[in-house]
Amino acid sequence: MDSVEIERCGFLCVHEQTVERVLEQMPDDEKLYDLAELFKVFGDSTRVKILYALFEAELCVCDIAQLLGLTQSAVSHQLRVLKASRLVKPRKDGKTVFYSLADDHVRTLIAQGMEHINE
Amino acid sequence: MDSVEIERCGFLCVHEQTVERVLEQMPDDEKLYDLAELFKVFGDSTRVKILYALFEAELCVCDIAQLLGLTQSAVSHQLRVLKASRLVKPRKDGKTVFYSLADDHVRTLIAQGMEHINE
DNA sequence: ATAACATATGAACAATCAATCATATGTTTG
DNA sequence: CAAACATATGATTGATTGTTCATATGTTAT
Repeated sequence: MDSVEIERCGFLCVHEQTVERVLEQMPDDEKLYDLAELFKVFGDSTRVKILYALFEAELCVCDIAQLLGLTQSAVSHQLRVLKASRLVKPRKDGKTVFYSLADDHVRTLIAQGMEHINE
Repeated sequence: MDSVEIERCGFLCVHEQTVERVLEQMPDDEKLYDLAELFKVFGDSTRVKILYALFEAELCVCDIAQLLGLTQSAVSHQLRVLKASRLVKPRKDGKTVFYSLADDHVRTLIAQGMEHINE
């Protein structure tokens, strides 16, 4: 009796060895979750616009708000998200807070994304 | 009378010239929207996992489903999204459909993202 | 042709999230 | 100190979205 071989859908078509091999090389679930969370931050046009604006210059919240035609509150909320992901960093000067890109990964990532779009 | 100078919040703090300069160099709204849409696709852990799995090998829907412990339906829905963004491409072989990465931007983007995570 | 199978698709529901409004915090100036 | 101002935050709401379930499409083999 080889009823073991006869299994239900979801296992018949599976390429066992390949799946095995891939499984070994997959990063931890936590890492992959964090990675998705990072990309999620880029996945909003308001935040992308803010980041793109900061490509050119350090800007205060108020500047960004006018630049993009948004509420000060909306911008502040989004900057909070960007800051939490270490994509932008604040510099306080009196009342105003200037934001700039945290590092060059931001530029590289966005540039790479643009390349894909422009194909 | 120079009441023109005295304006409400949202304009007083604005650094005019900088804002001007940045505005000139900003890509079209449409481009920025598309860019955000692209990143949105990466912004889900299921899709990131699928992409990562395809780093190693071409896989059929069924393989991916078992690999990630997901429903065939869920995987199929997500592959549809990935295909629409030209991140994966299908190859049909009889009943089964094998998916693979569409190009190298995917690898580069994910690698870049991982770099940011691992700092 | 019919059964078994791999994938795709449509509708529905729960969860997530960005903008808004109101308000709080903290800084400068008179 | 009080008023003006720049930014931050909390609650709410409308919209978006990933999964599930049921079913449809299309392929292979008997």
